[in-house]
Amino acid sequence: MDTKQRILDEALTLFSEKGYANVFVADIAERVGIKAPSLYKHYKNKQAIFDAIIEEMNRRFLEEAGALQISGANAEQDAEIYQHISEEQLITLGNNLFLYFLHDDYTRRFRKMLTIEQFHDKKLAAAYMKQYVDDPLSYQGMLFDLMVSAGVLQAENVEIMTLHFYAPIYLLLTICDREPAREEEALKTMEAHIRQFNKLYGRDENSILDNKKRARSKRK
Amino acid sequence: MDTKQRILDEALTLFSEKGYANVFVADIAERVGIKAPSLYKHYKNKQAIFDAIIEEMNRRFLEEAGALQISGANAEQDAEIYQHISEEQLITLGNNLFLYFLHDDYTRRFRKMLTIEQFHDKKLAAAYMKQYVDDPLSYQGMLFDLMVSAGVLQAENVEIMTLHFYAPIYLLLTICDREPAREEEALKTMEAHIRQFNKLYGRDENSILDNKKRARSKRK
DNA sequence: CTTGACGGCTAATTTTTATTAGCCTAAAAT
DNA sequence: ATTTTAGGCTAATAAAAATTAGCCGTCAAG
Repeated sequence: MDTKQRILDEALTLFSEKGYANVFVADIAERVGIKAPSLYKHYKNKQAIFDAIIEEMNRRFLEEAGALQISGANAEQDAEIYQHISEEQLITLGNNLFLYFLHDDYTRRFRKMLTIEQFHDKKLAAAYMKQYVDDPLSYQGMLFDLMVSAGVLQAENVEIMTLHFYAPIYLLLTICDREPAREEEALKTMEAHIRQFNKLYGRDENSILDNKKRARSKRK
Repeated sequence: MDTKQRILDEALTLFSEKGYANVFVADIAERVGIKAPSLYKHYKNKQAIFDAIIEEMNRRFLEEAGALQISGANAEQDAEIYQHISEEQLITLGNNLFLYFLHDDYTRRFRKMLTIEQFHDKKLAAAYMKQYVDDPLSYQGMLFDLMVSAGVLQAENVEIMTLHFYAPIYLLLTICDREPAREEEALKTMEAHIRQFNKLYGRDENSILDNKKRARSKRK
C-alpha cells in the first residue's frame, strides 16, 4: 500500500484507540515507518489527515448505503424471498448484521473513533447517529415491513418491533467494542435474543402472536 | 460552593463536552472565575482534577448502588408491591429510569465524559460498562424476577426479557445524549416500547403470552 | 496587633507537539 | 544525460499549554 494511504490507515487505528488529541503526528509516522516531518509531504497538517479519514468514511458509508438500497428497490422480489424465511435464517440475518459491524476492520475503527470524537463536532455526532442508529433502524424497518407483508412477522407497530430487534444488537455491540473478551458471550445472547424475538413476533409453530390469533378465533 | 468543589464541577462540564485533552486549565479557571495558576493552589495538576472527578463519580455510584440494593434486600415485601403493578406503572418505571439517567446533571455529564474518555483507560471503560450496561441489566433483572414470581410478567428467559426492556432505553438514551432535540420523540418511542413490551410479556387482558396460555388450555 | 495560612494575581519558564527549512537520493521524465 | 520531482531525513522553529516563582491582601488564631 502506498504511504499516503498507510498514513490514513495507521492514523485511524490510533485515533480510534486514543482519540485525535492524544495521538501525536510522531506516533503516526513511527507506525508508518517514517519520521514526523515526512508526513507533511503527504498531508498539509494533522487536521488534514483527520479530514481525509472522515472523507473516506463518508465515501465508504455511501457505497454501503448504495449496496443495501438494492434490496429495497424491488420490494416485490424481496417479499418473495422473505416469505419463506425461517428462524435460523433470521438468526443468520442478525448475526451477519452484528458480525459485520463488529469484525469489519474499517467499520470497527471508524465507529470507535466516532464514539470518542463525536462530542467535538456536531457533524461527527450526526454521522454516528445516522450510521449506527437511524440507518440500521430504517433499513431493518424496511425489511420487516416486507416480512410483515409477506406474513412472516406480525406487528401493529413495525417501528417498535424494529427497535426491539435492533436495540439489543446495538447494546451487544457497545459491549464488544469495549470488552472484546465478551464477544462469545455476546454472540450467545444474540442468538437467544433473536429466538425470543422470533417467538414474540414470528408466525411459526411456536409463535406467541400466532397462538394469540388462534386463541381469538377459537373463542368466537 | 467552595472553589475546590466548583473546579471539579466546571471541569466535569467541560470534560463532558470536549474531552480531557481539549480542555485547557485556563478554560476551567475562567469558568470558576479565577486565573489558571490559582487552580494549582487546589490541585497538584490537571490530571489531579480529573482523578478527583473520577473519585467522586465512584463515590456517588457506590451510594446509588447502596440505595438501589434496598429494594432487592427484602424480596418478599417487594414481590407484594410488584404483584399489582399496572401497565401505567410499568411505563412510569421505565420513564423514571430513563429520565433519571437523562436529566440528573451529574449522571449526564459523567456519562458523556466516560463516553469520550473510555478508550484511554481500561478502568473508565469498565466503569462505563458497569454503570450503563451491567448494573442496569442486573438490577432490572432482579425486579423482573420478582415480577415473574408475582405473576405480573412471564418469561422462560428473564435475562433476555430484561435485555428487551433495557436495550431500547439505552439506545434512546444515546440518541438524546447526542441530539437533545430528539428528547420528546424519544419519550414517545419510550412509551410505545413499554406498552408493546407489556403486551408481549405482561399478563393482563391484552397480553399476548396470556392469550397463548389460554389457547393452549382450550386446545386440550 | 501581628503572624501565618489561604487563595488570589502577574510574569516567567518548561514542556510538549506541531510545523517549517533545507538538504539528499533515487528514480521518472524529458 | 540532465533535470525534475517525490519522498525521505535532521535540525531548527513556532505555538500552545501546563506549570512554577514569587508577590500581595485578607482574615482568623494566638
